[in-house]
Amino acid sequence: MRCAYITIMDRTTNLLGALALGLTDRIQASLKQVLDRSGESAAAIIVLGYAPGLSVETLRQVLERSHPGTVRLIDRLEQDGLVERREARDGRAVALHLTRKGMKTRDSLMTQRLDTLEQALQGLTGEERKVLGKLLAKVLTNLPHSEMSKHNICRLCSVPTCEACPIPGNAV
Amino acid sequence: MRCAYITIMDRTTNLLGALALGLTDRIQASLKQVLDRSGESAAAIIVLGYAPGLSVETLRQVLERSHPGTVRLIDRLEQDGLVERREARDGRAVALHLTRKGMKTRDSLMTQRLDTLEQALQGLTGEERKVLGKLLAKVLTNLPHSEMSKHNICRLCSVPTCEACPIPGNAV
DNA sequence: GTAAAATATATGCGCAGCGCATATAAATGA
DNA sequence: TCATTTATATGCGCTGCGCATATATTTTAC
Repeated sequence: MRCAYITIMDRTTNLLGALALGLTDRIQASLKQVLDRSGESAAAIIVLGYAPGLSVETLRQVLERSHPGTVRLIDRLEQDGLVERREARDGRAVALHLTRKGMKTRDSLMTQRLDTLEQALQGLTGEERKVLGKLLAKVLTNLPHSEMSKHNICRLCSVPTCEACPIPGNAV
Repeated sequence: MRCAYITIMDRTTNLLGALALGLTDRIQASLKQVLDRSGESAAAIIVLGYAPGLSVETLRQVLERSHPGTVRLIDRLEQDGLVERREARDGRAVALHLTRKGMKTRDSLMTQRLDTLEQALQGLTGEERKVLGKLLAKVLTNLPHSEMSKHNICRLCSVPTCEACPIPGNAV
């Protein structure tokens, strides 16, 4: 691929990057108010809410982290009383479940994230939001390449507010 | 602010968050290919390119980091031969400058970021990009609250591709 | 049916990076 | 001139990560 830095005259490209960065910063900060842990801790809790009984290995693939990193992440969440390790059918594996406290935390994380995003969209009219939504969906379609990376993108998503996920073949 | 998690029926909110996360991940990964350092190292280099002679303190404010964190960040970039500490008018302060190698690295970082963003926008027509650009600009306008947070949002920006920065009163 | 290979989890270790508290040097102001 | 403020740097401990490796269980090959 050629050097975009020179050839692109379109400022939409840069605006998209600036907005993505600004929003991610704001979301991370708001999630940290609920859960003072690494960024992926929140993602782990949200994913586990969608898929109770998940194994460490599968969670690792969704979060795109190393195995030790994922084990230690679960260690921390277990210490915080948010996640439990239970027996799985496969004797080698572990079934991860949110505790009641974990579920409450998850609700707060979801709310915080959506509040932050909602605040950013405050200035748009209903019609503008509709148009933006369609364009965002179209861009999102092209992002993921592997099956697991689809889940990775959606690791903080709120399914109730995004019923028709635009990412092809994604069920979360 | 009330709980958005329940009241929002609009999936645009969630889509925006998913896209922001996905893009930020991809940009971070592409920057890491150029500079195998913490995420803010790239930002420091890009900011220093726009403002040669910046002090550690001002850079700290732009990056929104602690003072020791910023000092150590500069230590690392200096060790890598990307940044130099020079004397400043104010005898207490330090004037930060990119080395020649630092400038080259900066070009690569810019290119990588824009290439990644460009790839995401691949599926859109020219007309769609125009519409998206206008909507993104409108959303961006509402994001920053302080003077410094304007610079923070633009810490990875490419000025050549974003001549009319939509963030009010921003000059970078 | 048993031994080898593959799979899932856990741990030892060292490193990157961060922030708090503190120290030092220079400029400012009373 | 001396106290206060400002800019930078450092000691220290913590979080969090990945590589290499160890252990337990399941699957596969013969």
